[in-house]
Amino acid sequence: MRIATWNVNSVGARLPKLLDWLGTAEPDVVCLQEIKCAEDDFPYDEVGELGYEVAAHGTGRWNGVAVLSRVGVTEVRRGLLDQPGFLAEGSLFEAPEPRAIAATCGGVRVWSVYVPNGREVGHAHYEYKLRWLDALRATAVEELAGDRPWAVLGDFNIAPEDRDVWDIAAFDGSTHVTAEERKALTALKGAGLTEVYPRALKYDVPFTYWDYRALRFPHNQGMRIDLVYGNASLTGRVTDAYVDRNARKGKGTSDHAPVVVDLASS
DNA sequence: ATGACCTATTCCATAGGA
Repeated sequence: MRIATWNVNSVGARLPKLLDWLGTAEPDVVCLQEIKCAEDDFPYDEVGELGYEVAAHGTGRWNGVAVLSRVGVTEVRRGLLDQPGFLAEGSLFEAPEPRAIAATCGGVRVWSVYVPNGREVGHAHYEYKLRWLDALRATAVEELAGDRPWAVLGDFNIAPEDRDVWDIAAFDGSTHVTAEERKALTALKGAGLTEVYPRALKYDVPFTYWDYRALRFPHNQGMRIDLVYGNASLTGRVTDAYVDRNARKGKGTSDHAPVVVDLASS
C-alpha cells in the first residue's frame, strides 16, 4: 500500500499535474493540502476516473485539505479536537479554518494537515500556529488509544532540524525553525508517533519545498517541512519512503514535492 | 546580481505564502 502527502498549492491550478502524478506514482492514498477550493468545487469526477474517492474540507481561496483513496474512505472527520481559529486583524470572531481532515483508508487511519504558517515570530498567527499544533497533539492522543495503523501527513511548516533548511543562517529569527515550533513536534511525537524519514532522490537532505522565486529549486535551496508521523503499527510496515522531487520540475508545478511512503500489506 | 514567483478573489491590486 502506497500513501503520500502533497501540498498542491491549488487543486484547480494543479489538476493536470495531479492527474499525471496519480497515474505514474499510483498511490493508494493521498493527503492533499492547500486545495484552495470550496468542498463542492473539488474535481471529484476527474480524480474519480482514476479510481479515487475523495473526502475534502475546504472553503475557497485559502487553505483546504483532502484525502484521496482508491482503497475506501470511511470515518471522515473534519477539524481537530478543540481546534483553535485564527482571529484576523479587524475581525470580531476567530475563524475556523479548513486545515485538517481524517479518513480511514484500507485499514489505515490518515490525517491530512496544513499547519498554520505563523508568518512572523510573535505574530498572532505564530501563537495560533502553536495552539493549533497543541490541538493536533490532543487529537492524536485521543485517536491513538488503539493499535490500528495511524499516520498524520502534511505540510507542518516546521523544519525539524537545522539541516532541514538550505541555509540556517538565512532563517535566523524567522518562523519554521524556532525551538518552540520544534518542541511542538516533539510533543506530538510524545503521543506515540515516530517520524517516517524519506529518501532524497537527489542531494543529501530530502527537501520538500522550494520557493518559486530566486531559482530556489535549480539551486536546491529548499526546506524539509512536509512530514509524516506514524504509530508503531504503521511504521513497522514501512518498506520505503521518498520525496518525489521530479514533481517539482518544470512549469506549472506546486512549490512543494510529494512525500511517498510504501507500506507492506498487513 | 542584495535581482528572479504564484495563487484566487470583493479581479489588473491585494493578501498570503515560508
